[in-house]
Amino acid sequence: MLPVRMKFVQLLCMKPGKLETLFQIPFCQKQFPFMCLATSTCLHSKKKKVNSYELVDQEKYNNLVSSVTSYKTGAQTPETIFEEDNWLYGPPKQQKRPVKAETKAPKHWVPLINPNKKIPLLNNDSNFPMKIPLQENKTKMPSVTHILQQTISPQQAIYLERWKQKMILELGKDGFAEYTKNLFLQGHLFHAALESVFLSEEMVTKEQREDVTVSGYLSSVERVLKDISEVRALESAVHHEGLQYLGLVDCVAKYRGQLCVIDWKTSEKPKPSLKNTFDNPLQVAAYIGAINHDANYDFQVSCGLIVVAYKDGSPAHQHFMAPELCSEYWNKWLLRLEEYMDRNPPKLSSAEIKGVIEAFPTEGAQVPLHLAVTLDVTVEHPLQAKAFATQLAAMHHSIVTGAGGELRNGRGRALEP
DNA sequence: GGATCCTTCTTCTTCTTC
Repeated sequence: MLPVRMKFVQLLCMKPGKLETLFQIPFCQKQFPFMCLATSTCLHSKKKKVNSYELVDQEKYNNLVSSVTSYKTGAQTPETIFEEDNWLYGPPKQQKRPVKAETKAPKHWVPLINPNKKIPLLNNDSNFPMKIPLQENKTKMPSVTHILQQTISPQQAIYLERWKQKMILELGKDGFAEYTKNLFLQGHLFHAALESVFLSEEMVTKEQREDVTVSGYLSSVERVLKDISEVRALESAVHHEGLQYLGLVDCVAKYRGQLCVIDWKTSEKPKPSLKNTFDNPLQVAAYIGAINHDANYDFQVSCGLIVVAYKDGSPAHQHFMAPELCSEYWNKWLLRLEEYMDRNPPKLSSAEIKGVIEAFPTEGAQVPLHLAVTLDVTVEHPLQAKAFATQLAAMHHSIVTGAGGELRNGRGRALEP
């Protein structure tokens, strides 16, 4: 109670103009002992309507202060305090919610679904899933997992490091290395077993069946497998032609009738919600975008599925990602990719310089390359494209992730999709 | 034959009061 009164007095000091109003309203009559009123009548002289702070009788004012602060009767109730506060500070303002960190938008947005991809009317009905080896992508492009690892949030990095140090304390350095090696091995074996399941009618090889761990994971996904059909790709390399990244997709198949990029995961801990899978949804979205922009695949995918399998055979958690959710994660992926590209701008090879020269032959020419964009390089005339390219190469500047660019008025810029 | 690549996993939140 006392602090409220103190504040009240403070306010009186700060806003002398309020004194007038204070003693006119009925509430204070209820609240303050007679002595206060007496004092107030002195202060509140109609002749001196100016009522500036200097005019306050300091001695009497001190009395007011002491009378107020020593006011100890139990007359205050929560209601009167509320009333008082309300008068002093005005009606309570709605507590402003902390503004959510603005959802960042990627600088150069590229759609997840490729509007230019022609899907053959007659679907290639070979029942054999595609498996494109990695080596076909000769150019040096960063991979999805590498980009995600390099752009992990500081918070996540701290948790991971803390966990790692704890494990090393428990197991020792060698023990920890053995532990991670084992985890990776389990993942590999599980993937291999799944591939056998999808490729051959007969379930799995003898060794795989006999492997206790793998059989646990397999029985964990047994029910999911019943919902999988029309496997279109297995452990197949994908690369995004515009955005210049690559990856190895686990599986593309229909899950309950919808074509999905499927990521099979093994986990020690249960992961009942999609949020428990950390960056996995971004990985899936990145693969979907890559498939849709990879000429090797004559189909497009708009859904994703993350299956988390458990060693003890308990039912796997399946997280289906509908198209809207995939788009959401696609945007998050684009941001991570941009962050990575900003930190590791690709250097131009001589072949790429040649590509730039060829791509900028005339004014307004389209540049169907990943090498477009915020080029702070100016050329006087299109014929100077060569000089421009050389300068560009020298700077190996802001190569963008956009779908393309153009040269207009001697300046390269990104094309809005 | 060796080297390299991609991937395989690992993390997770607070506070008060009744």
